[in-house]
Amino acid sequence: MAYRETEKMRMRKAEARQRIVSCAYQCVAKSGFHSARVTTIAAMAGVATGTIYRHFESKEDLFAEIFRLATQREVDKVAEALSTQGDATVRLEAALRQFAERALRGPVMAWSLIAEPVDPKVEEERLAYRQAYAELFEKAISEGIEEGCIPEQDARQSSTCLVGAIAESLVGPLSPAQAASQAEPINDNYEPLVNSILRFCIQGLTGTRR
Amino acid sequence: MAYRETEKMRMRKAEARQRIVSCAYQCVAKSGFHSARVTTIAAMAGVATGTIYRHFESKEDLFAEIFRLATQREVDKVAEALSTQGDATVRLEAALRQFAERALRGPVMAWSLIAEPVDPKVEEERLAYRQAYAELFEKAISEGIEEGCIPEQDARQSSTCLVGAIAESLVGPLSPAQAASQAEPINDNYEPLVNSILRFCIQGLTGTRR
DNA sequence: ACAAGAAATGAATAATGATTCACTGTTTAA
DNA sequence: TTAAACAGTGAATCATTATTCATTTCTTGT
Repeated sequence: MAYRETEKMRMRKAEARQRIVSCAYQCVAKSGFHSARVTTIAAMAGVATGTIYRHFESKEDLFAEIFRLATQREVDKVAEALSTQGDATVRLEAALRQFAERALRGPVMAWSLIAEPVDPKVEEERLAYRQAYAELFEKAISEGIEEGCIPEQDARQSSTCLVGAIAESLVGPLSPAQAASQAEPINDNYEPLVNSILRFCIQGLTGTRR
Repeated sequence: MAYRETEKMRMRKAEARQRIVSCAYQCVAKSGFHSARVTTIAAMAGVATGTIYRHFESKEDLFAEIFRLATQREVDKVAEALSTQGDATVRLEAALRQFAERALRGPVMAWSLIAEPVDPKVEEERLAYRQAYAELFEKAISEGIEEGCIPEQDARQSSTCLVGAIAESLVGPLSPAQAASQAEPINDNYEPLVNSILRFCIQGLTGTRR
């Protein structure tokens, strides 16, 4: 035997893989899973099309990894916001703000994660993603119920409403504007919009006027 | 000239067109725009593939018409519910119930109308659809604000949250279950689910515990 | 420098599905 | 009954992309 995989090679391969992942991520963030082409990703990453298939079984597998990555970031941020000081309502508000602001800053990716139709393997990841959120919010809502700052309710169902209200608030604006406003970050000042959404969400949860 | 379109022919053509529309509608209702095949629709309608193109410029045009049709039904129902007796909150609740129940009864079509990615011409119809809802709910919310039963707020934004909360509550359950629960009507008893969603929505609007 | 093994390449292939169009069948008015 | 005009047909075409694989290029240990 004359060839043995060496550290240097392992590194180089890892770098290529990383570059592929990063470019795929950018493509998805720019226009969603559906329009992300394997060929384009390869070109961006400076490798041949076939090389993608040395690192990933299939497009689906690559995308599943992208989904997982993107998801992890989002869920972590929300979990972080939920684990700060304050009563459940305050923590939930912080978490929802985090969720909404991040979604508004990257609406295409947010839409891809929440609602874009994707292949089965990616859909599986989405199930995990939904459950991660559902569990996080559910836990916080349940804590709020125990603390007494949130009235009795189906925590899982409320969590779904929260995600939906926020998602629709950004998917709606996204759809028609697409070509026109996609180039720019749409709007610098999300504050009023986010406040408006949050007021609705928190009222929906607590039934207390804000 | 030896041939002139006669009433009989006009009728026959209209029937064929109607059959195409109806079959296309069924296909979309069963699995969304994306998986509705021109060939399948033609077969269902008992005509050749090419015949579809004698009645519609393109698949996109056919689908735009389907979207418009489906949309009209939904918007009409909501408008009807909004024009009954009672104060704004009561009317809104009736309308939201109508919206939610219909969506739950036909979740695939609901998802197609609300969030499925579609071609530009269909997307245009969606814009009109969104605006129709936005205007209906907005008007009712504004009336509620004048009546004093709903506090001051951005009516358009709230309307978006309403639609989102309901949509997500049915899209979520839809996604993973797909194959498994699509055969049956999922569940006969929507009452508790709908009540739960509505509580959240009305609280979100009014900030008053239900 | 060499040969064995691996990695990279990208043009060719395969699969899918909308759309076309040359042809066949029908309807109409004279 | 005939021919002009139209309607219907569906196999063939075109377009789009993921995926493959024979070939080339690079790495490594001797």
